[in-house]
Amino acid sequence: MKKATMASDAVEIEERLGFKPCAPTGVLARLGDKWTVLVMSHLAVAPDHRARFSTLKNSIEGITQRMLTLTLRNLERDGLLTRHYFTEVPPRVEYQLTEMGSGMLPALESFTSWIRENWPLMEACRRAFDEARQ
Amino acid sequence: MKKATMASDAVEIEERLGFKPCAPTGVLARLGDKWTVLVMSHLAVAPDHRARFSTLKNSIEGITQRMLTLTLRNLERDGLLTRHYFTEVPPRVEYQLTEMGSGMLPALESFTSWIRENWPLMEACRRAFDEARQ
DNA sequence: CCGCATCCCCGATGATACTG
DNA sequence: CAGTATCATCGGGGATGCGG
Repeated sequence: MKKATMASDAVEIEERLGFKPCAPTGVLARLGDKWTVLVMSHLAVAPDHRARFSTLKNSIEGITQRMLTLTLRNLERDGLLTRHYFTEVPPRVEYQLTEMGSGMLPALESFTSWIRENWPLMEACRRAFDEARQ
Repeated sequence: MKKATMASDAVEIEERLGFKPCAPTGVLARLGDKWTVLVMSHLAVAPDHRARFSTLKNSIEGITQRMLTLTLRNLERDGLLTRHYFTEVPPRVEYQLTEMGSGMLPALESFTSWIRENWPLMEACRRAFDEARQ
């Protein structure tokens, strides 16, 4: 399996480095992908860390049904949330953060907090850099 | 410019959400890309947060010259590091974290720390999930 | 309502070869 | 040593339609 190979490669790299600020690249890449953080954020503020598919779909601007499904499936696979299927008509599906999922929120918050604080400066740096190259 | 449009879209989304765990998706995506965190990590532990191109190239397993150049250029553009060019023969180029770049390390550490702690559990969850689907 | 399957495009990344 | 240019590749992700 290609994916598993790449993941374990990343782990090896991390272990070889042996210092703190590093972490499995694959996880960071996954969590930093286009939609994951947004989904986690919406579940973070939802009552009981729980929301249904259509709610998430409508709350997250621009996400397609396909990408929401894929993102949720990945998070479920990682054990960060669980899927609750209700056999009703029409069907209802709810997603809820697991203990591990909730446990990630403080760390995520610390990182996103830094980003929020430094975002304006980064934007300014980018503009300056781009302008210097016309 | 397509990229700028997408970035500002992300900002709008963030502002509309108005809660804490969220941050500009673009930044997280950039920092979570294949090489950025590894480069930041290596600079984090380098003397004076400073290292030359070839050192980084040799330290980071698997990175190509091209991708290291691109990653460094992006980080420079974001204002997270500065480029020091020495006109010698052969030429020497050093990269050093800026104040903002160094300021990111604690937040990064908090996040990567969580990942390191929960990585084994996530791996187990993935295996269980994959096995359940054969 | 939920989500899977299919098609398709484009950007990200790698490989390689070439300059200052 | 550091960086650029070019070409090939691969996977993310959007659009759409079908199925349970």
